[in-house]
Amino acid sequence: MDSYEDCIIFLLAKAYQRGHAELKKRLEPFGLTPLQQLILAALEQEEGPSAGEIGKRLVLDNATLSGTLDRMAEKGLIRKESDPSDKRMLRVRLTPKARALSQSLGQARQESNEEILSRLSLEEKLLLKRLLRDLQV
Amino acid sequence: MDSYEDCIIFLLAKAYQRGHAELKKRLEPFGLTPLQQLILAALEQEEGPSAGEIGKRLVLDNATLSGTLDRMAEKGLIRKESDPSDKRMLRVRLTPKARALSQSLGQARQESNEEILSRLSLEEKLLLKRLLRDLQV
DNA sequence: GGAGTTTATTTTGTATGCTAACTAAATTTA
DNA sequence: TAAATTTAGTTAGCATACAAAATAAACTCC
Repeated sequence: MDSYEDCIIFLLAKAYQRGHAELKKRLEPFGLTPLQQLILAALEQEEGPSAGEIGKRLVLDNATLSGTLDRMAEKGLIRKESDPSDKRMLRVRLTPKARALSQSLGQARQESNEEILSRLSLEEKLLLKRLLRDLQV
Repeated sequence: MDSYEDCIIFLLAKAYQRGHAELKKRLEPFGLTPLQQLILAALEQEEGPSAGEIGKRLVLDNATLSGTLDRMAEKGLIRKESDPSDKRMLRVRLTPKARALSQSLGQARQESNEEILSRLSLEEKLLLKRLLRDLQV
């Protein structure tokens, strides 16, 4: 029987933990969290998605999103509009404040990635990404 | 600028998320969570460690451990004894109930690992583990 | 066209995971 | 040895994450 040190889930947890902490630290000056940054990045690729669409794209529970979107709206990063044609749905839009942050946030993400991956060669980086994608679904 | 889909932290988060959910589901019948199972596994390798020693071994915050150990004690999986020679410290010990579960838990962990890694070849599995270990500090 | 069903989001409750502040005990040091 | 510092653990507070229940709006189907 493998010990927990060989458990892939343990290894994933610790690698994720490190990456998350690294990015969190770098995002702190901008006043948002890794998840919030991720949601902003998704909003840049899609105009006015509903909460459900964001959740599907980012593989996130609706319940998790609900609170996070509220916190982001409070900080003035997004606006939550009600869809006129289906009042059950939201339409989430970026504010100018969020757009102004976009560059800096992308850079923070990039830097964190480089920091995390610094010990790997280019081939290893690509391989790791491929393997992690293979774990999905 | 990379999009978030290429972000290694995002990929790690989603791979971890899937592994965690898989193991959680398999542990549910035994009434404990992935973290609690992990702590039990660590306790099998070390007799009566303090909370701090467990935290160091598992790379876990003391604050996180404190609540989790309480929940495990409530479920009768561990006992929290005070170290007589240093009353600041705990000595955490497995109960017979926890020892009786050990086999089944190890098997659940093993099965989850195989499920997660099922799409990878043997070489890829080993490579992935190596790469994930390289991401640690 | 209204009852029942489905869909989108929110709420509630539990479990991590972290920081910061706090308590208690041990150690250092002046 | 008394004061200052360090160490171990807990508590409080915030942010994920998910399941299950609740709400509200839209849709189905007779």
